[in-house]
Amino acid sequence: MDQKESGGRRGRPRSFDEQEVLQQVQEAFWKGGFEGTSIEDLTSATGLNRPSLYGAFGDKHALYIQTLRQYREATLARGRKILDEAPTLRTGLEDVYRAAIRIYSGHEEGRGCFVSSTAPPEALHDAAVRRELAATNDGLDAMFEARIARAQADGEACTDLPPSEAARIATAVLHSLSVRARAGASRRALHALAQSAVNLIAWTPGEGAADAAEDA
Amino acid sequence: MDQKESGGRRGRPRSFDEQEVLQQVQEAFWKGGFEGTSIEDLTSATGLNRPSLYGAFGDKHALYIQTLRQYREATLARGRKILDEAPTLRTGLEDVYRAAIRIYSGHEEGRGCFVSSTAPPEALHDAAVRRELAATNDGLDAMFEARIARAQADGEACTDLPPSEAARIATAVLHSLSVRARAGASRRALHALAQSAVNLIAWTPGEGAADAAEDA
DNA sequence: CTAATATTGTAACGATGGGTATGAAAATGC
DNA sequence: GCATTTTCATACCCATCGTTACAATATTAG
Repeated sequence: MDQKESGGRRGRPRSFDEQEVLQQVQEAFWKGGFEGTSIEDLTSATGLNRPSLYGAFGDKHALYIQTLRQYREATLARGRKILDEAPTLRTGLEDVYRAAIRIYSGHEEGRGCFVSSTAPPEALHDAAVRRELAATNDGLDAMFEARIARAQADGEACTDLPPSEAARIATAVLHSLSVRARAGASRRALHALAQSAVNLIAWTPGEGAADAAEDA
Repeated sequence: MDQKESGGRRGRPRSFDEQEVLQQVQEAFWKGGFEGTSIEDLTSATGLNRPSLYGAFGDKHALYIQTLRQYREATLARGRKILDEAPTLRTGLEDVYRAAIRIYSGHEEGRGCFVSSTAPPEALHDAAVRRELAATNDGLDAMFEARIARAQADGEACTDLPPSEAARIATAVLHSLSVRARAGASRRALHALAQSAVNLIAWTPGEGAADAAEDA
């Protein structure tokens, strides 16, 4: 947290915390998208002026890429932690989806996922954004796959789809929760979708899936 | 197709077909998103000049809303037709996903779904766009639900989730195919996701889902 | 304290954004 | 043919866009 490292950098020090500013920038892009957010939006969101933003992070595009990366790393870390600490695949999925819905439905109207709500329009003509979007999807797939593989190895209740395939379904549900949240869907509707997905993936062979849905 | 109706409208007739122009406008928005597409992009995509566009369709926002509506109606009509004509739920889902992937992966890089790739960034601060996005999601849910309900009534192979819930999963897979296509995923990867989803939803109780996946 | 270095605030740059005024052109009604 | 009505083409309007000079300020090295 302290910028006085060995030697110390010469010249006037920055008057802001870069991580915090990046978070505020992400918030602004989250609301307006990349093209829909102007530099002035960013300056008023961060309290910084233009030269400070450019000096610390580069131009608007570089700034956006950095927020995409930061969001992915933070999101994957949180998701992995939730899944790892959950006693079963079922509760792990439930907890991940619950956390996602809380984020996607937060603030004014539904915000959805930062990456999948703002990156797609740019991804078609911007290879760097496309790579970030792909990396986020791949990361989510791998995150779910690891937990599903563990569940199958432990003999937990689980679909007999290969872990890689079931994981992609789990990610697909996140994609849909994001789009639906952005469309204004209620938290109740989002939770219902999530629970249906859990009942398909963390499926209990003996009992029917419909039974498992009742104790939600 | 002929504009000479009873009485005929006075004044100089339009030199373009409105449906065709709307299609070209949609193409432009599909590539660049709403904020990322300028009026000049639209004029060069349609061959019309600005006053003609404004006179026939209104401003940029109205134009975008109309393309969203047109896309939804065309997409739902095609999807319903495919599902209705399919002999089983399984083949119906496969055909719908195949058609979707062909559209989503078309042109240069993957374009994804027009609505879910371009509407989300605007939906947060634009109620009209949000309504269009929600209507598209609701339409897809209803489309799948009708076919799944019919399959269950006919005693077809099918998950025992309620049709409304299974339908939302089916729509979720479309959402994910769109995001992944936009991220540059291969057609092969998209087809694999679709097939996994079909194996979960149009599930054959006797055989395992893993078996059904092999003949893809 | 002095010199060197980095950040800050103000202001401006050229380019492009969405939207429109203004006539010329092309059709119909009498 | 003549008046009327609608569309088409050129050009323009002002606002905002992303980006950057420039000079003042604040800090460290010596």
